[in-house]
Amino acid sequence: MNEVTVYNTITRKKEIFKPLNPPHLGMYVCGPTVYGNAHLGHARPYITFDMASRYFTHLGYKVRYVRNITDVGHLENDADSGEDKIAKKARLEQLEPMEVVQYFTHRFHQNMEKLNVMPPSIEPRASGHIIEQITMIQEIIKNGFAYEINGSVYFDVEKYSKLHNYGKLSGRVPDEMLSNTRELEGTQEKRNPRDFALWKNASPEHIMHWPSPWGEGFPGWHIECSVMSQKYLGEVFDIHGGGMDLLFPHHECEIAQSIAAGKKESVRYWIHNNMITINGQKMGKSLGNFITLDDFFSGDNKLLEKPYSPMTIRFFILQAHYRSTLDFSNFALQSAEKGLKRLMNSFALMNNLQVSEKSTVNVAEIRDNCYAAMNDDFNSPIVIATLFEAARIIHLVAEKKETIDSPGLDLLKKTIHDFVFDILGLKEESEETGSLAKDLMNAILIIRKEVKLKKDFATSDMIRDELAKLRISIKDGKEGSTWAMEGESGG
RNA sequence: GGUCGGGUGGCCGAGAGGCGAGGCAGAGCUCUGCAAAAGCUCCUACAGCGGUUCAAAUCCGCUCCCGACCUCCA
Repeated sequence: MNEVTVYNTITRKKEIFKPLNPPHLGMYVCGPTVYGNAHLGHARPYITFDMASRYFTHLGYKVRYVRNITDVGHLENDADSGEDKIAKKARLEQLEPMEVVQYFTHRFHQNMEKLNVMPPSIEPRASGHIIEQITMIQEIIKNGFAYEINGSVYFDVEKYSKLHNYGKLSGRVPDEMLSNTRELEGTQEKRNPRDFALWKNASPEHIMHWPSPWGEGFPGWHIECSVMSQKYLGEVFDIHGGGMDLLFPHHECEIAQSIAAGKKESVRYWIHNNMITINGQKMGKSLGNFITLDDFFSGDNKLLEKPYSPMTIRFFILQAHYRSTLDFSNFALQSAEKGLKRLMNSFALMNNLQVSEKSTVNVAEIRDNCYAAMNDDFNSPIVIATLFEAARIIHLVAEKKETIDSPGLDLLKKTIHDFVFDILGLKEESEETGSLAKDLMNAILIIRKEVKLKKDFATSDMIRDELAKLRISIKDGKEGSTWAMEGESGG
C-alpha cells in the first residue's frame, strides 16, 4: 500500500523501492573514521538514514541496518609514504592508536544517542575484518584486476575498465580522468595514477599494521565497505547510503572491487545525502570550517551565538530535504529551535483536548499527506510542514474554534506519535525536574493565583520576574497558569 | 579543464507545466490587569534574456553567478 520512491544515484532517477527479499531489507551506510570528534556534517547522513530505517521499520520491513566504524589507519593523502590519520593523532596525543579509536568511537556513540539516532543493527569495525579483506584482495588478484608492488597491492583500473564500466556510478569517463589527474608525489609505484590501493605496505614508522601475504601492512580504504556490507547483508543487498562526497572514488571503487572479485554488483539502490555548508562552502575536516556536535550542544564555539540542543540540530537537518545542501547559520538554527518548540507545545496540548460529537477538521488528510511525503523520497520537510498544520488544528480545537470527534482525536494522536516520535525521531527535551520542583512550582502558582484574584499585580509580576531569573517562564491561559523551563516545551 | 548539482520572498527552505508549502523575522488585530503564549490577517518570491505552450518558478536555448566531486572527507 505504501509504495516508497527513492532517488537512486546510479540511475539518476526516482525509482519505486522493492526490496530483494521482503519483508527483509538490507541497508549499509558508510560510518565515520574515528580519529576526531563528529561535526555537524556527520550528523546529516546518520540522521537521514536513521529516519529512513525508522520509516521502513514503521512500514513493517525487517530492517538490517549495517553502519561501519573505520578504525584502521588510512593515509592523509595519496602519497605512498607518511602517516595515517589515526597514527598521526596517536603520536600527537601520545596514545596507542587503538586508544584514539576507542575514545572517538565512544564520543561518536554519545553524540548519536543525544541526537536520538538509533544504533544500527550491526556496527562492524574495519580492524575486525582484516582477514576477510585480505581474502577479497586475493580474489581480485586471482582474477587479474590487481597487482602487487613492494608489498602493496593496487587495483588495475585500466584493465578493469576494458571489461567493465568504471565510472558508472559517478558518471566519470576513465580516459578523461587520466588526462585530468593531478600530478601527485609518491605515486610512482602505481602503474597508473587512477589505480587505487587495496593493501598498503606499512613503512617502519607506521604503527597500525597487520600481517598479510604481501607483508606487514594495512588495507586500502575502499575494501572494508565491500567486504563488510556483503558479509552481513549478502552478495546483493538493497540500499547503500552515504554522503555525496563518497560517491567518487569510494563508492565507485566498491562497485569495481565487487565485480573484480567475481561477485555480482551488490547494491540495488544507491542513496546519497548532500552536504551541510557554512557560508556557502562545504563543512569539512579538510577545510577546517567544521563545528563539532559537542560545540553545538555546549555553545562553546566562536561561530555560535548560543548552545543548540540535539533535537534542534535534528529538526534543523530534517527541515531540509536530504538531497539538498543545507546552509548553517545561527539564525536558521534559532528558527528551527523556535519552530520545534511550537510544534512540541501543541503536541503537549493535544492530550487535554475536548472531544465533540462532530469533527470540523480533517485528520485523515493530515495523515495521508505525511505518508505521501515520506513515500516521495523521504520528503521530511513536507512532513514537517504538514505537522505544523496539525499543530494549527490542535490550537483551534483548544480554543474551541474547531471541533474534533473522538475517533479523530485518536487518529491525530496516533499520527503525531508515528510521524513525530517514531519516524522523524524527535523527542521531548525536558530537563530533569524533580518532583520537589514540580510541587514547589504548583505551590507558587497557587499563591500567584490568589494574589491575582486580589488584583495585587505587583506581587504577581514580582513572582513572574523572579522566576524568569531562574529561566522559568509563566504563561497565563484561560484555564490557569502553566510554567516551563527555558528550552523546554511544556509546563 | 572534466563531470554533476544549484540560483525561490528580509532569512531558512519545499515544489518542478495551471489553483501561491512550511518555518523564522516584521506589521496589524483578537485574547489579556500587563506580559508571554495562542489564534486570525498582512508582507505574494522563483538570477537575467529569449523561446515552446491556452498556461512556465517548473520545459528548451543562451548569458551571468555559486557549489560539489576529480586528493582525505559524511
